[in-house]
Amino acid sequence: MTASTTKSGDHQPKERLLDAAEELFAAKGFTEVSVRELAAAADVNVAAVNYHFQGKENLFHEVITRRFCIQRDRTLDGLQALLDQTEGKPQVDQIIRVLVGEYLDGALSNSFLTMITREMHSGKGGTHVQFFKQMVAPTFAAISRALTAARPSLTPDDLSWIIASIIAQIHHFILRRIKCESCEDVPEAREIMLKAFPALALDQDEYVRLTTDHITRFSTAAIDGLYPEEN
Amino acid sequence: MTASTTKSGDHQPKERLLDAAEELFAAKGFTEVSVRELAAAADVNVAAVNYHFQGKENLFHEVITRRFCIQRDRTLDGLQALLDQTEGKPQVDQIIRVLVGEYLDGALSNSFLTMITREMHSGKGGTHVQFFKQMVAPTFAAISRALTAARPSLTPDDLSWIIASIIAQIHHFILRRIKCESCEDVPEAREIMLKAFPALALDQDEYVRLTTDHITRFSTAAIDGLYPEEN
DNA sequence: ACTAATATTAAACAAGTGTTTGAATTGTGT
DNA sequence: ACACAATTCAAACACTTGTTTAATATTAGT
Repeated sequence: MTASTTKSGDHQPKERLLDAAEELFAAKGFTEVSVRELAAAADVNVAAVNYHFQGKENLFHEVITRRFCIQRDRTLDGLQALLDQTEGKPQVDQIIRVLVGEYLDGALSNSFLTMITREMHSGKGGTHVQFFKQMVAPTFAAISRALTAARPSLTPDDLSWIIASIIAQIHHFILRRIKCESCEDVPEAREIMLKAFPALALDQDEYVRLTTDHITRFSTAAIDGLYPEEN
Repeated sequence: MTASTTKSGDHQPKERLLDAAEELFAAKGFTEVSVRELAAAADVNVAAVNYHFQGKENLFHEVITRRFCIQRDRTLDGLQALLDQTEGKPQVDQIIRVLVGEYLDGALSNSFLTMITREMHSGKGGTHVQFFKQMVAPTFAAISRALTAARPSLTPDDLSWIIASIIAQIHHFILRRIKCESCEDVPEAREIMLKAFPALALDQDEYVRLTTDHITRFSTAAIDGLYPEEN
């Protein structure tokens, strides 16, 4: 979506604002970022925010929507690719691995999950609806389809609980990582975190690898234990 | 008139402020609540916040610390009671059940978890350190001890991953519930949530019961599958 | 009952907020 | 070259923020 009217290597003010906004909103949250701060980071005038977008709120809205779609497509594409490779008969652990891998990697590179979780618990309902319609609904449906293909005996109710537990872990391990990074300059807190969870000391690639392995093995074992294969 | 100057039965201004602050901070977050709003809710003068506490920040600090300790003690006491009942040999599923039950019930009654997760991802490091020292460290140690008593073969590394997955689910199912409640007036979003997770339609007691059951069975099955008992 | 410490109040403070304005600048089509 | 629209800009706007002030009211000690 960035190729509308770009002419040279550098971005135009509108896109510079979008990029700066994404970074700042993710780092500090909506209310903690002032319009003047945004303008300074993007090297534009304060009035640019209200000229190109129609207010701070709308800018945030566009930022978050953009990330929503990118992340959703990663997950959907990954699941579709798995279904193609396995000719419609994927294994449970393969599904979970795709899910966890795509999400972990995408969410840790740009900290959009921080933005979502933060803004999720703030009064506005407008963002909620869009988030659920564009993100939750299609992703949940795709995961359900894939898991049903792997374990036809799973009821819709079973699926809702299983998927919730998997998503829970993905989110938690992402937020742990981000939290730990934000505590780099608070050694006292960081020390306690590392003691309770040593994997946080690893670099990001290694962390993604180990975490993907763990969630996959943990969740697959749970599903195998609770809903054993029938053959 | 009658309730404004009562000192015996009703609370004094300082405590009224603490109570109002806890509710408002949990509902809207630190920056979203103004000092005037706090004062109005507690029916005191604006200056009371700076007189009794030394600024808005300190008030928040006292509010959050109070809840931290209450919740931590619930978990520690519950685990200790289980160890006493089982003469130091608890079952894995018993441990998880205590953990999940105490946390779910406590966190859903007063939405302190919303407060924590929200403020966790905001710049300040001061709250972090206290949170980790008073909450994370002792709770993690207690869970580790209990699980080690149940499965002596678990390594510290195993424990860190297992506990993380359990805590992840607890937090997630709490936040789902709170998120859903906050969407009561946005039927479009609520409908999608219920479709992906029908249990959210239940009343709180039932939700706590079913969720406790699920997390316990899911996690116990995972542990049994990954780290089978040796006897 | 008088005093001194404590508590509460309305009003003002300085600083920051998002947004708007109207002039100046740039770009574009003819 | 000119004209016309789109964009950028410094300045100001109206408003809210957390905090402080100085005066008033309340309480407790002797």
